Amino acid sequence: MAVRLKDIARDLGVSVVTVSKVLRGNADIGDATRTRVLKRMKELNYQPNMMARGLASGRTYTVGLVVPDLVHPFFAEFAKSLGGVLRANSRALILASSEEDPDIERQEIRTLLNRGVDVLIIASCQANLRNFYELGDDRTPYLLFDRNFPHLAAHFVGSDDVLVGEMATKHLIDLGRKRIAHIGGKNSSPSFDRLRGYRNALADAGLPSPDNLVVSRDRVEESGDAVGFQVMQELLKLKPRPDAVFCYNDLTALGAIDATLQAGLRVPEDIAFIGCGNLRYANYLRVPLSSIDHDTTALGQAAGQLVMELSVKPEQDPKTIMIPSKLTARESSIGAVVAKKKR
Amino acid sequence: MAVRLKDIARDLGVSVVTVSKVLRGNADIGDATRTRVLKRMKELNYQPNMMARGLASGRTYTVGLVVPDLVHPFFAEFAKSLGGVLRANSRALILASSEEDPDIERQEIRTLLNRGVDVLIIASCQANLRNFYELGDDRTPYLLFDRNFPHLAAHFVGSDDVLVGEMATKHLIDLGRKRIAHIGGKNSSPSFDRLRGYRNALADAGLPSPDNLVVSRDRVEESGDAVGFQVMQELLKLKPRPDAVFCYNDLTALGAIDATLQAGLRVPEDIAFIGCGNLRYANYLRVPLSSIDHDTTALGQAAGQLVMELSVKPEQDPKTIMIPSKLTARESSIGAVVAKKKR
DNA sequence: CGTAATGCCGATAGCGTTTTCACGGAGACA
DNA sequence: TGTCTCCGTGAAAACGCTATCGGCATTACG
Repeated sequence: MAVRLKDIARDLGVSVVTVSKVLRGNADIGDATRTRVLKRMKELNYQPNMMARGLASGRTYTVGLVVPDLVHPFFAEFAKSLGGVLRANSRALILASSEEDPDIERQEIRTLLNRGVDVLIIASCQANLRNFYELGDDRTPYLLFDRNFPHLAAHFVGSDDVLVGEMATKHLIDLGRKRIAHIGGKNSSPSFDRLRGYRNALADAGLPSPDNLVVSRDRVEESGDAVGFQVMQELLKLKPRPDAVFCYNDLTALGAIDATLQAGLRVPEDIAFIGCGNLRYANYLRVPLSSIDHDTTALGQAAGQLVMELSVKPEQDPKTIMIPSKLTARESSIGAVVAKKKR
Repeated sequence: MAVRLKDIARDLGVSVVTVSKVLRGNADIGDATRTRVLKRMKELNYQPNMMARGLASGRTYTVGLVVPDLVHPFFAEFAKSLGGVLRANSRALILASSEEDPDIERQEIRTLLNRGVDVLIIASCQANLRNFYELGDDRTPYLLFDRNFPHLAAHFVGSDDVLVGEMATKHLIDLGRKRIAHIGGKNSSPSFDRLRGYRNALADAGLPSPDNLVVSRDRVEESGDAVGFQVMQELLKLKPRPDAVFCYNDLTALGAIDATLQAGLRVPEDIAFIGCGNLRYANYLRVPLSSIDHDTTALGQAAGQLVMELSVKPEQDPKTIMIPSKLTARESSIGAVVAKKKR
């Protein structure tokens, strides 16, 4: 098989322990031996067997990430950014997808723990935190991402979704809209928080927020376009109908806009839209979409940072890191003329 | 820490070996003991330590996947589909991204091998296969995906890209286009093959294919829109200009269409476009995009299948699995009127 | 000169599994 | 009754590495 510490030790007439120490940069090895060992390692292109190391030391230099959906650009970008930080720190990333299914999520968390990851990052799709406590079996530190459990004292990296809701809604208010609807998600902290931000902003502006202008739906991440389309058809039946909609995410907005256009209405003249996520293709859409950008790259970096801290010092007081989001206005809210001028 | 075989053995007054055998379904354990052991395992919720198992047995029930870019929908979808198959077979997936950098790719492959993956799946960004041979160090079976090295006898799962090129080009020909351009990629087998397909189709139809209608560019996966935009501006200067373009992928097509519209031309009346990949948002674009769909889900399943075979029987004659692609025509080639009728 | 401190290295004992092989008892068969 | 199988079980030795501690030189110091 591959070359082992034993081989190097034999070649050089030293003990395995010595070689192991050199490998890990342990201080108490003489310079002469150290260089000899390093030289031989290079020659043989020695690669440590991570399983043996993990078994012996309890540390695997591995980080686990569980997301609800790999295909979702938000999670994919996060994973990419995180992966970059980890690679720079020579950690490997094991990725698992829960497919928005709480059972699969639990299974995947188990698997990752059995594989001895040093730290676990989870964007959980559990509806409540009860199912979460089984994590306590283990001493593996973990870190929540994007979706928080308010009453669970855990590390968290994500966006300030209340603020997101406020920003988006305020944007529509500033454009002079009066009847602003919200198509939201369900059972996740971002859903709650964005809705709360939406209500805050309306209250601040002294605008009414009748209940029928708020619709919360499931499966808004995977098939948001279908959801958005359907919900929007309902909203269009209202008299008077809304003149603006804050959508939970971009996919939902796409569907909603589609429904609006098919109904013969104009965007944004009749109804303005804003989404969340700042889809890569936002500029190429039929109606370029205004959106809130979460700065996913920064999220990934912050998470990577925290992971490194946790892998050195696992027991720490829970930290909450919020990355500021940014609004990008495009035609779907400010119209073609203004949007052109902005470029 | 967690519960170990030893704990179960002690509780039941049997040996560790016996428990281990039950765990793995080994035949030579009596029914009485077997059920006792299984019962106790359930009670304690025993979870095997994968590192110990890996070290002892050499098998880790882990599969490594190296892709050039996690954010690319094609690779993300593939990973998702593959992950599903692996989960069903209780294998874990370790994902690594090479960021389209051959050096990072090599590093990631090393890392995965050190971690003892049972099988390795690689969509390589190496320009040639020379750098590939270091894999030979190890006895780990591997499997190429999407990007092939024609002269390397390796397992491969992907699309028939010559056929893809032919299909796309033939579609444009069938629409009556005469001057068909190609914006292609570089240094990857899909690039070569799609270009070859393009040439085949033109030759079959007796159409000319002057060299200046073919432009191949780098970085077409990550920043294809910028590339497409720029290349299209060049193509538009030609006299006579092309009346159709087959683009390497959807992102490139987006940029190219943008350039065309900005030049005041109509799509598809003046110039028709077709891409590859069948972007999820294709329907919501300014001009809904005709595209070739690679059936990524099927690709992932096929790869998963093959992986399972390889992990049982590592030494096999190289297999090549091609998943058929399908053309989806939308407005960018057939125009709004026809597209509407189709729905 | 004696003692303590320091620098360098290795022996030993795991880590939690699997693998291999040996062993004892029970039943079959002659 | 003796021998041969078969069945169920366990002892011991890996797998490749790390943690801990102890020991031998050498140097520093009073």
